[in-house]
Amino acid sequence: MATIGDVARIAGVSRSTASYALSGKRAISVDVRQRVEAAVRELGYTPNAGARALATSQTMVIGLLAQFLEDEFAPAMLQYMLGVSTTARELGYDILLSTEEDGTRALRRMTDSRMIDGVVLLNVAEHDERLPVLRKAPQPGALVGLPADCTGVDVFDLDFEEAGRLMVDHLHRLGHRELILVSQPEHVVERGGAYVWRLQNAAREAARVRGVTLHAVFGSARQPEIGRELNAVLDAHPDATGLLLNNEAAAAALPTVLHQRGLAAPQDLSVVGRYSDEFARTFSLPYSSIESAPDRLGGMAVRQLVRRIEGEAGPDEPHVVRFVSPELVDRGSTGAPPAARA
Amino acid sequence: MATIGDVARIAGVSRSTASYALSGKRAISVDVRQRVEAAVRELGYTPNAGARALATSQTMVIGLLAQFLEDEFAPAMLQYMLGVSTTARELGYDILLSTEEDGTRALRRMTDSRMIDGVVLLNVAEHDERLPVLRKAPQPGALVGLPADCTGVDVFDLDFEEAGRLMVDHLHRLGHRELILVSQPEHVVERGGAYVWRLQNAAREAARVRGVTLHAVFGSARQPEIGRELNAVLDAHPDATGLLLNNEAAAAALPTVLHQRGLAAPQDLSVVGRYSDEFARTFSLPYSSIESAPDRLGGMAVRQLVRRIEGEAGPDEPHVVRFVSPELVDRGSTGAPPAARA
DNA sequence: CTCCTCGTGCGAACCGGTTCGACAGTAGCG
DNA sequence: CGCTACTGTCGAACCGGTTCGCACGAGGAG
Repeated sequence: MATIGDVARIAGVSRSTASYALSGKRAISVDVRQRVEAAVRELGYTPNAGARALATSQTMVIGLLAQFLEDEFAPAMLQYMLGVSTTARELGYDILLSTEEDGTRALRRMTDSRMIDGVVLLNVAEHDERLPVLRKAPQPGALVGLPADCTGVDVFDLDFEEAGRLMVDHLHRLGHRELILVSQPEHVVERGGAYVWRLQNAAREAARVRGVTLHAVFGSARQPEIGRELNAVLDAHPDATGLLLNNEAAAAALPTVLHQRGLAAPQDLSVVGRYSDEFARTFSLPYSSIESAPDRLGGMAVRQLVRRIEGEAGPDEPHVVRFVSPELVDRGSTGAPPAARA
Repeated sequence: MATIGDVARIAGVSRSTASYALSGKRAISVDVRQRVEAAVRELGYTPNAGARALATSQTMVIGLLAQFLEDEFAPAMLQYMLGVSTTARELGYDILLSTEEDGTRALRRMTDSRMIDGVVLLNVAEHDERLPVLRKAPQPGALVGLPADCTGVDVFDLDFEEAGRLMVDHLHRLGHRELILVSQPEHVVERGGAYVWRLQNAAREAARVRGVTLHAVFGSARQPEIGRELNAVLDAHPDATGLLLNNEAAAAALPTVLHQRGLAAPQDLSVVGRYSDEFARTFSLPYSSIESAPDRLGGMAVRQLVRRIEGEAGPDEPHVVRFVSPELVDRGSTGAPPAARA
């Protein structure tokens, strides 16, 4: 394999000159630059990443820590990964992926051995074990998901509180007075998935203020359990006219459930979910939803991370906690409650 | 950050001795080894990956080239990625992930710059553009998916021909004489997704031999198109008693379609899919299926790749082309055709 | 004509590991 | 007792880049 020494020899210059000719960090005569470039082409030279990393202490690699938990819906996580991956590439970075269960170990390995310039943590829990490790690391980190303590990291998340309010307000405005909210499994909450109760509490509060009855339940992340649970909760609250879903598996299961019950949205029941447009397309979900924007969030995290890595963010520029405003994508699954129609 | 020089100084030995004490590649006195180990603990020393890669020309990183194509079902790809990732980690390797559309560019970048010791290609097409690049690279490669030309690489794939035969034979044995096979989108075939017609041709041949009528159609990878298409093909062949699915999206859409038509499997229609058990659980698919074993295939590819990387495979041990035998997972969606029941 | 400056290129050091060859000291052996 | 063999350690070179400081020659200014 060709080294920069080979390039230099063929071009008839020293190694340092070849290096400068390629990096442009010092003035080089046109003649020499062209000879170096010709040599590069002739040899098919590509710099050795390890050597460059050693010399510059920059690897141009970003760590991506994803964890696929038993009780979460894997395809949803994929969206975030793709957002991170494509944005990273646009900015010239590669992705070192860890799907290890033990995220702290993976994080320590990547940071200590200097394989990466920075790291993106997905699916961050309220008291995430990985955060103390990340704070000790010399590399910057960006999170997707809101932890209790945001010091030392840049944080990006959907504004789940606003999302909860938006769902309730939207249906209230249409005339609904009794709603059901199906959240993620309780396990997710126990493990610190704060977004579940962030949305739920805000929805509850909005319902209280508007004088709307809200039945909030947890749902499984798997079928067929979630299908049964949806049936059960619909049985339990026959007067509810609106259904809010903060649970991808529930959204995916709902078409069948509604069909079984002979219900149509929005004629019999208004439905609002919380998932990405990509998700809706993949599963052909006909329900209006709060866009969860995983690709956008992943992209934002990477962009900010790269700013830190490359020092564009001033050394003591404060860390950001940025919430993406939820937007309701109207797919026509909400309308006036049945009573109002009659 | 601590270097091996710091470790050596604290332990009162030379750098080379410290290195040997840690690697165990030469005899070291107990006393010295313990002092070195103590120094490592004291400093929290971890070797610098770049430096080690430079010295040993081993990065302990495996490239993973996945491509998410518009007309393929993304969640299915995820399974392969996870299989590769977890097995790699078990063997001590990290994963450099590329989801770039231009796989050749990503591959060239990774191999030329020596970021990786080997590479796994997913979703390999019959005439995959990435293969010529891979063959020129100094690192070994393993494929998931069968190309026309397998020279120079290790190949792993499901035995789609056997899968096609198995599907047909299974239903023939139960008494079915008219079947429908829904494959992946024709785009996939045109792009070189040979597995589509490998299964289809084998199914056709098996049907011919058994005297079974087989209607083979292509289906979309998205809803709602695939739902409509399923309805259309069921309308077109009202006497068909068995449905074979080589299309994940079709499988995911089928419950709703059948429900709409008031059909039940296996009473009205016997159904056999081709997807992973994980996929079946995630979407609660009640259909018997040929297990596509993505995690297993990904794992096999990595294991063989690592054998090559570490030279356990003799330098001229021939490359393997290994087909995983399909197994039918019985979920009770097949039975005698309706006529036989009546 | 001399002195400075500027534009270019080179040599050497450095990043942080690994590994080869040499060597001192000790043990084993005849 | 002398020779060999072995054990344990060290120094130096090397992997392949980057970068700092310096030198050399030409051109411009005084």
